[in-house]
Amino acid sequence: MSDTLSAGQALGNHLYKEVKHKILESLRTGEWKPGEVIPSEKKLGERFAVSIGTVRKAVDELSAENVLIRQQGRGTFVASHGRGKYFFSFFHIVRQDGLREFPSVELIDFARGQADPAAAAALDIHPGDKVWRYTNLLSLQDQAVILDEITVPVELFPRLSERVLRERRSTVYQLYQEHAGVNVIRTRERVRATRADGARARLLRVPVGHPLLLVVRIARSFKERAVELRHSYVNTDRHEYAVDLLGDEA
Amino acid sequence: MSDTLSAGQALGNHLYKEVKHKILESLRTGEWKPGEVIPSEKKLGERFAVSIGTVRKAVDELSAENVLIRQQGRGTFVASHGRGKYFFSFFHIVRQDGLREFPSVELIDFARGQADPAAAAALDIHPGDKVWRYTNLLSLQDQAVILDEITVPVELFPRLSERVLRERRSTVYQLYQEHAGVNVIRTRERVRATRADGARARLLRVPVGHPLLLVVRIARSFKERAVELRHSYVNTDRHEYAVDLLGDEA
DNA sequence: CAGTGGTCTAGACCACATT
DNA sequence: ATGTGGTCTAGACCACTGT
Repeated sequence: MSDTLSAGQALGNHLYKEVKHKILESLRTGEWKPGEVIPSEKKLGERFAVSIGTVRKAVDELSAENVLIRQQGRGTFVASHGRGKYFFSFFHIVRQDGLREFPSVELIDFARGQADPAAAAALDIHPGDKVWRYTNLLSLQDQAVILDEITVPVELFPRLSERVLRERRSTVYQLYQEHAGVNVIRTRERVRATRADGARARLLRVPVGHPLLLVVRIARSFKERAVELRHSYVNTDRHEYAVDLLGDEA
Repeated sequence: MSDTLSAGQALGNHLYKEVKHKILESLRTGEWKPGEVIPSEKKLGERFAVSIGTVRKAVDELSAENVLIRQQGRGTFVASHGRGKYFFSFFHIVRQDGLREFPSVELIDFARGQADPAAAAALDIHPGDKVWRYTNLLSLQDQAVILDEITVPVELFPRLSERVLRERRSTVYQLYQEHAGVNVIRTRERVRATRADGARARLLRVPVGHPLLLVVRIARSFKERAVELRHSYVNTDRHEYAVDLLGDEA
């Protein structure tokens, strides 16, 4: 059928919001996949029967939300994980002198289990639902710095396995994307100070009781579905958690 | 003289950026003060000799950066601290159940001193320059939760005093604004886990050695001048540090 | 070169707030 | 009723990217 909108411009609607939702729809159905170009703004305008300015406003927002990436002269692309500085939108640990480095990752543990009530609430699933639980140890300059304890619903990633996680060379969000078509674009994090217990102290090579940062992250796709629950234990002796607010251009 | 722009539209410039800078100029010179309305978009368009659309794009950015606040039907206002939810753009500690509360503040200490090298580097001043140092204890529901150790250049706040800090009823950023015309609009924060030492443990009523969150914040005005250096020690037994990334509307 | 996103215009109409 | 910001249009030209 036609994608043409209902011309409901005069109503309480916002045409560009409808356009935005149509675009998100096409992203969800997989018509345009991560890394691909979407049609030009002119063509989108024709398809949705709106002016280019309206398409631009919709794409403006999606681009501000990192769902789409514009490149002048080339086109507009569906955001994709793994490459370049986009990685650091989801990796906030920096060295205390400010240097940002890519971590090396070691899979410590992988298991299938059931969601406890807290995890279920965080992931919008039912207690007892099947989940994968796995643990990564992240090192920066050969120093173990971060312990990631990750929980994801089996339902979303039916084919996940220890092998897939071990053999990957990409980031896990890239893996989620390629493996299951799940595109993480938003996270919510809560940070506390805690103490290293025995097992975690051993892995991070700190004394038991050493202060650690605990970052609890919930990752979401297209601002709705909760995709991953992650507990990150961070040794902040030489690194820190960085937050820059309201930082655009000059 | 005229504010009219050089009509350099065809050049490598961006007209709306020039408009944006003109607006920032008027903010810096104090032509429009925090809390006041600025002229309507139509009038700004006439004044700068550009179309309304161009003014809108400039105001769009300033509004996204929290420098200006738009209110439909009323006008566009210069951002001002203290009121409403804007406060929480700069206050990231929430109760573990997610509730956001306003803290009550107690001034613990106030002194004049000299910037040590680290503080000087953070504040873009010279080591040895005069600074104010003061300490606030923030409580949520009658529980001491945050210890703020704050350093600001005397140069920026020549008339700051213990009395002014004690007698204020507003937030300190509101005070900076009213007292010295300094408008904080951007912060950068670095978070680490640490242990409570004797003095801080006593104030926060936790055992010595208790894990605390240490948040180091540098606050800036109009994205250039470093205004304040703040070390916040947070007891995260019942509260946590909240970060929401890429969260606009629905 | 053709095609893309980026900027700018001039005017229309809407939704909202104030008088 | 008036004035404000918010949305939408239709078309022009620019800057950049690829062929």
